[in-house]
Amino acid sequence: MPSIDHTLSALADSTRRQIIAQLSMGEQRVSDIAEPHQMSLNAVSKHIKVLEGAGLLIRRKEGRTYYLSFNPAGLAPAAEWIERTRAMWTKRLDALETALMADEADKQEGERGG
Amino acid sequence: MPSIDHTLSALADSTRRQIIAQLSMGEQRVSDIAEPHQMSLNAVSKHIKVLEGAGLLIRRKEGRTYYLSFNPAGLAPAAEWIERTRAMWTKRLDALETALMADEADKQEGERGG
DNA sequence: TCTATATTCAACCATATAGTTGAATATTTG
DNA sequence: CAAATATTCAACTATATGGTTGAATATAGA
Repeated sequence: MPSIDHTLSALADSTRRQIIAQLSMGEQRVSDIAEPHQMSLNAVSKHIKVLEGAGLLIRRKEGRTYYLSFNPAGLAPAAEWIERTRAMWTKRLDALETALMADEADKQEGERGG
Repeated sequence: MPSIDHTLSALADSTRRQIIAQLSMGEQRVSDIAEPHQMSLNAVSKHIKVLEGAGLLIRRKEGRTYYLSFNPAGLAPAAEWIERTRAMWTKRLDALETALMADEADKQEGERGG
């Protein structure tokens, strides 16, 4: 199971994000994926391996050609971390707001009280 | 404005994600952040700069001490990319399902037609 | 079987990253 | 003003990363 470190560092490269975008239209061969990129086939092959290692791509072999497809489940670790972090923060902000409102109420109470 | 490359590579490090978690309780000084980590203050200071450069942390100076706080808005680029990619995929799967249902309908039609 | 195709593997190079230590800067305190 | 504190800056090292080229492997086709 790939770690969140793997997932996020795999995504932290624009070539690799482009590759994922390319695969939105369906599976492609290594050389099809490489074609629009301004780098060697080998370089793209390495990027593919990184994505695969992160669980973001699935590889299928047919004869001498490899077909790659995107594995949306691979995004889960990253998506979950981000959502968890956002949620944590939302909670904090809510608590802060509650506290502020309580302060405000106290203040009003105080003002009313003299 | 920090790029998605910055955001994702900043998050792709467990020390930095821990720092963000530490800040969920509120702002902290550089040395407070560094304390639980098994590395030099300088190393942590560098990680903080990376997070700051990615727009994930906000720095406030008070006298000789710097207070860091988490900036949840900094997660947006990463969160958006992931959501966009997931959405794209969902759309593709929906289209596929629709196509399969159409095929199924055609087949039934064919069978009925003899 | 010989040749072409699709791809990986291996070695290498340049640059980036994560860590170190030591010195410099800014501010507070005695 | 001198000393302590909080932090950054600078220089260095080791390792990781992204790229290259050339050779190896596996399969398809003449």
